[in-house]
Amino acid sequence: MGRLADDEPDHFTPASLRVELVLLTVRDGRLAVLLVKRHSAPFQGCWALPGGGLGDHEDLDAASQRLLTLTTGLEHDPWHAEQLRSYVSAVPAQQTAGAAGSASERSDEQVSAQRSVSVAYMVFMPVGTDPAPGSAAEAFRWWAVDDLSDDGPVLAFDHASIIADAVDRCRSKLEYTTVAASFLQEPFTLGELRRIYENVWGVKLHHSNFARKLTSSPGYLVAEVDGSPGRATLYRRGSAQFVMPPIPRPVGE
Amino acid sequence: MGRLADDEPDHFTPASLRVELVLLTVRDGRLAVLLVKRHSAPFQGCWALPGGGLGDHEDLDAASQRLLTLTTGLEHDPWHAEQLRSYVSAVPAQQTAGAAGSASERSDEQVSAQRSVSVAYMVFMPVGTDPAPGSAAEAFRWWAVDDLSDDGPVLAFDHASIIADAVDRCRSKLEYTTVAASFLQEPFTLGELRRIYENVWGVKLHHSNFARKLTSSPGYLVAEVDGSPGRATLYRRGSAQFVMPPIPRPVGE
DNA sequence: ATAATAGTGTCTATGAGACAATATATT
DNA sequence: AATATATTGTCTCATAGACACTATTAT
Repeated sequence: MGRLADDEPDHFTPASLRVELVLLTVRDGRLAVLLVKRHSAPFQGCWALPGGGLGDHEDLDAASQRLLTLTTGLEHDPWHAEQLRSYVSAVPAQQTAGAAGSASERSDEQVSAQRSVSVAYMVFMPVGTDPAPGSAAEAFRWWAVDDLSDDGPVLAFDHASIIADAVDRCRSKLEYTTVAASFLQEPFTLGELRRIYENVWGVKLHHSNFARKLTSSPGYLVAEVDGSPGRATLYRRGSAQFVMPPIPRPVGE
Repeated sequence: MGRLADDEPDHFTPASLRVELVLLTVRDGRLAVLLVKRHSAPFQGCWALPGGGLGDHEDLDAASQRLLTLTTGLEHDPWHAEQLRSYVSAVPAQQTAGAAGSASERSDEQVSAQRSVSVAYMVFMPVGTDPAPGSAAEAFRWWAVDDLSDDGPVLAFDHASIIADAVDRCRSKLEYTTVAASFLQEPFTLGELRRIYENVWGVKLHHSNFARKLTSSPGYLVAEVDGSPGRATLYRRGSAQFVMPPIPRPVGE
């Protein structure tokens, strides 16, 4: 006990290391997350976040990008991806022991002692960009995040709390960063951008005040072709990463 | 390639799993972080964050609390602790191979193939709470975070970037949460709390406007004994976790 | 024609920032 | 007495929020 943590020889706790992707988009006017239906144990038939293990010489960011391409079939270029946080999920022993998964070289007791560390990444996908599953038989689906709370699909592992954390982070980030534009393909109009805020936050915003706020935020938007009253101006993203001062987020919801 | 990540049997990437603590406090009017001088390879003689491996049946939060007590010799009760993010640091092969550490049951090539996953936790310690090292020979020191950028100590692993992330997060959190009070022991005065903001942000705040803002923020502060003009009122923390609207942070620095 | 949307302008209420005045404790 | 600090009050300015008006496009 008197020994300090750092004095100890490096403690090689065995762990399986995975990256889980929380792909968010706006679909049918609602914030939505991409889920995959599992067809093997554990949690067979439940919905789960797409993810996978780390490659042998891969860091976390590289793995998240590889898995993103693997899942969506698309390059991630203009999208926003960031690490959310890590989760240690104890895989239920009976579930793991009964796994129908193939080539596991570990005995059951070793597997049950195994812990799983998932590093979650949050990725914003532009509206209308649908994933192209590599395996046609796979069941992909966008789920509105509001439908996950009650009477929704049964989620695997602790993915429900991962999604909740991602949604919280997403809604917060819209206030003080320019990531909302990551949900749109360029060029876009102020109305389209406003609907992103409205749908993600679940509020209604005044179009005139919104336009005044965003067009006066330095570096957020770059006008492409100028619009006279009645014609929507097209914008591309500017170089600013943050909005100062933040976009006020209505509290009443 | 056509296979989806989730189709794969669970990919047990071997990894050493550690928790690193970023203990922050305000000391001599500056934001400071607790570092430990390493006395064994790798990075012998460098300064590192206190940390340690996960116990066999421990989750991340439990490990961070255990290591906090182990490091500081104090219970963590009123303090603020939160997960920062995870880092995959490839331990340099030659450094690892030459490690003077004891009881490693792995061969050198196995060790060099080992990757290290560190989950960083950020903890706020009250002003004046000094850690009680368990081993007297150990070199603990508070370092002002501003002294780490240039001409500072040599930091082990990627701890410099972990600390930078924690400092950014800490400064941001002061804007929209009530965690600044975690740096103080109760009860405290508005002046003490203002100095926390000033020291962490490196700015000067107007005392009158600061008092008006914080005392009008619902649930942030609970007055203990009322003070007439000239006598400082003593406060304890209220139940509010967030400050709405956020405390404006001067930009000029 | 009607509705929906985009841009512009105006008014008001709120709150941040700056400053002054007073009261108390400390040296 | 002089200094530092805490509370209260006032003034100004920026801006969010609400609303009106006009122009254009879609149905």
